[in-house]
Amino acid sequence: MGSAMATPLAFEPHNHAECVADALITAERRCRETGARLTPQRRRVLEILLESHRALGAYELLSRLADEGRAVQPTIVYRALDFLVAQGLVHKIARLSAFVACTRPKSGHGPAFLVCRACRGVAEAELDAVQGALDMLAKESGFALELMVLEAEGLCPGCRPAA
Amino acid sequence: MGSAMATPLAFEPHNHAECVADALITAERRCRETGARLTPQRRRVLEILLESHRALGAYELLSRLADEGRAVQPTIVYRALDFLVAQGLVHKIARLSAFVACTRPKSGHGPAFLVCRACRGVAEAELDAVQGALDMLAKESGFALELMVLEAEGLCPGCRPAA
DNA sequence: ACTCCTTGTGTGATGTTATTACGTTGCGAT
DNA sequence: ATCGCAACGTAATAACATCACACAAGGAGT
Repeated sequence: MGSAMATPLAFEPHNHAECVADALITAERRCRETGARLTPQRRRVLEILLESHRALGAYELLSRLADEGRAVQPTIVYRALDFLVAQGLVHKIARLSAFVACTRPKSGHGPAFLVCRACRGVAEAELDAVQGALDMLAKESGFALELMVLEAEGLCPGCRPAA
Repeated sequence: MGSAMATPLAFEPHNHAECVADALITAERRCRETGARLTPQRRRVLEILLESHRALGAYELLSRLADEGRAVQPTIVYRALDFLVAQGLVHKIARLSAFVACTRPKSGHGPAFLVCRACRGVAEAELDAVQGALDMLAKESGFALELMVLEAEGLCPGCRPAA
């Protein structure tokens, strides 16, 4: 018992173009279903996050958009990110003040992130064990649990040699 | 199995003066043991955090110090906080960009925080189940785990009625 | 077609959190 | 005594985030 799991993926090499395309299609479908509007700007922000496959700061996104000749105000990026986070398509990694595209935009569980402190790569997993234990803890203490995130820091397989 | 535990405490009423005093004594002892220097400034920052028993921003600490006629530069507060965090006497709650005194400055486990979004009160617990599951996950994916934090958000028993 | 309403955008200013750079002080060890 | 190191003091600035307000696009009801 007590266990992690569900394909850790993420740090492993994979067909990235395909993984990005899949994620976009899924995102579009999800938005269509819920009536949310995945506008070009929002879509582009999501795309950039998917392509880079690591946590990006809002101003990093900003400058990429600027490179493409798009608008240049922080507000715009933050609004797109707010939307994407609300849809569950993007997560904020608070430790880094940065954002990462969700790699499993389905489940409602609290996600767990393995964040590489060197390259800012992020692997997303779910720890089912956590949710249960936390629910119990919250219940015992009378806390109304609304949201949980686990953030772990360390070195990913790629950055390990360097260190 | 699989479980939370270890006295959730924290949101419960308690003898606060005593709990602060105890924590300070423990902190002093720990520093003496490890050779770390708990200077007056560092000690004062820790005290303020202990007294308030909730997460405080660096600039909040700053202004309290200023009220007491102490120095007023961010750097100073951040340096004290860095030290305290390094000693494990204080934790940073990344979601809030704020800091809270550790209520169980012993164990090496990754802590779990229940953060009230209304009052910023923080209850600290340990989820042994989490550590194990995460270790396993990290091992499977080749990630060198250095640090983990679980942050949950919701309403504490005190703030629940208001909502 | 027109108005109304809601949602998304554009833009500037501002607020909040955190770090850098550089100099000084205090104190123990040689 | 002087060297070296950790802590402290100070100013400037960087990085992250929000606010306030105006405008545009598109759908719903008349």
